[in-house]
Amino acid sequence: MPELPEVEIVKQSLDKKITNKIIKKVIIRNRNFRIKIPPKFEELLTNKVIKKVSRFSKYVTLNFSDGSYCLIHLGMSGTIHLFDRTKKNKFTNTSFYSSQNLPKKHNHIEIQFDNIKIIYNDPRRFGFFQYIENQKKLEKRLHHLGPEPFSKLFNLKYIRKSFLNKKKNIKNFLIDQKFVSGIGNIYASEILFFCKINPFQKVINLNKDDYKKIVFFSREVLNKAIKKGGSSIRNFKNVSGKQGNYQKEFKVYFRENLQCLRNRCIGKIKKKVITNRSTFFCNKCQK
DNA sequence: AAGAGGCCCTGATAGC
DNA sequence: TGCTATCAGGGCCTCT
Repeated sequence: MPELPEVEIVKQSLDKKITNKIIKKVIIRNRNFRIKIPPKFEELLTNKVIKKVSRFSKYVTLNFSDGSYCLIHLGMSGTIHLFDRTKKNKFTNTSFYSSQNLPKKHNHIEIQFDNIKIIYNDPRRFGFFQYIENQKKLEKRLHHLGPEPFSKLFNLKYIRKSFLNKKKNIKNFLIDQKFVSGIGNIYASEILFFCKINPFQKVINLNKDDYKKIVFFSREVLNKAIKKGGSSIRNFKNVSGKQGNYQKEFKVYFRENLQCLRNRCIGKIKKKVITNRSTFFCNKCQK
């Protein structure tokens, strides 16, 4: 579900609410995630103080004051709900495609503070919570990830080197977290639209001008999405709480058979599957 | 050894 | 108030 912008919104709202708070109690109702939650997890987290909440790529970390971490990934369907007793028992929704109310099922993880608790809901359980002892281990854990689009490491030289002698198409490159981290299936299509690059284009055929556009629009699209509060798709109905607005800006995603939105372009948006993932693009202006 | 494909899991929706 | 198939914003593992 969530790509970098959505995870950033979750991180921001969490950081605002739980920084400096002490974990009083942890409740695990289901331990079977992508990574199994070990029995000692609750004990390890209890009494920890949140120094701050951070994010790298699509991962959130609760940074504890003793130098340890809780690494969080939302997978495809994970949402975090924040319950604040000081605010007249109202839920503050830090998630993206659920209603303001807590879902009835799949509330697997609950972390309680004084007056505040967070509940992790994840129907498909592709996400995970993982305790990490120290910074060194965290770095090792995330070592396989490439730079974020915002990083100065994500530059023309890096792209040229990465594309050298590669036979993959550009769409698969953009969603490959080893190459650049944080871009998922939706934003990959959106970014390539702005670049006017066909998602099937083999990277070997791209030139320096294309590299520049890839860097520029990767940053631009993700930044805009963050500014708009991320994208909320699915469960459009009965969403009354906070939800993102970037889905209204989509140029190609979910727009199969509709008119291309580029000025004076007469193309239609096509949907094609690339390695099992839907990909959207204009058949005229993306070459 | 890069790259394609299967798989983890549940829920929503489309089509019959 | 049916079934059944397909698809979903991710990432890891296996096979070739």
